[in-house]
Amino acid sequence: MAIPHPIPDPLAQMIAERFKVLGEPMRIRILDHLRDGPQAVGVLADELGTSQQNVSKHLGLLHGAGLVHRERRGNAVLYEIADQGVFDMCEHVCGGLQRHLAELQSLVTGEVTR
Amino acid sequence: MAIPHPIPDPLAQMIAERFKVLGEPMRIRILDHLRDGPQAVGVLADELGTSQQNVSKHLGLLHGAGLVHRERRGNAVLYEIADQGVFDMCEHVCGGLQRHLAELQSLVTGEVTR
DNA sequence: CAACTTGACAACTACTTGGTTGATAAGTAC
DNA sequence: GTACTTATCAACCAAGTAGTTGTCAAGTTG
Repeated sequence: MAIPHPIPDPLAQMIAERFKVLGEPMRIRILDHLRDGPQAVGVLADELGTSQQNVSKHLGLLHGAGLVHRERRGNAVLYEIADQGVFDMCEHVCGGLQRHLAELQSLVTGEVTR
Repeated sequence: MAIPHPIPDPLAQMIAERFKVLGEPMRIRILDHLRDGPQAVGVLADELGTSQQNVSKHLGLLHGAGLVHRERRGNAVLYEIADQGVFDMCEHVCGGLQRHLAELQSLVTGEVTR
């Protein structure tokens, strides 16, 4: 999976689009809650402490990006993770965060890390 | 590298922050141009077809997130990738994009893929 | 010293978007 | 049928931000 270099403009656009979808705390939290399995909109809204409309809106975005699947179950609509790879991405980000924070810390403690 | 579940609110915030920094085409393109090695701000601006001020602003953000390093070299300032892991992330995103697009395509062609 | 180059910062505009509010559609229960 | 539940859609507002313009600081050259 090699990315062309220099990167074509439309590809940069698509990649950024994907990142942008994940660049919102509420959406990260929604995805995290879906780790336990499919959930209905209302349940998520309660658990996350926000409105049903808000969750629905975010889920619509996530669905548009192909990150979650939708399924009607009677009166409710169940959403579930469509691409488990999202969590790999989150872990990758956490790794980067740790490296960055360690670097900052070394500036304070006096170059202990690295 | 396991992410706690349920995810703490501040962590979701930090992860989203990271993704948000990458959620901008111009910044993706800047990072891509830095793959060839350290570059000066002005050179990047020329290559990317935007203003020096704009590139400087984006590089400031990337630097704040710890994604690039800054180094004064005479009169110029050289920026370079600080965390090669960014490109792994981009490839990961591309993989997700491919899966999503293949899924959409199967809807058109009539369930050939999957 | 002055003239020039290079990059960062501040202010501003225009656009995007997260969250709310209100209304509508789909489904169930009676 | 009506009443109730659940989710989506549309309109709106407020906050954030990408890009421009103008200015300033740091460094080099003559």
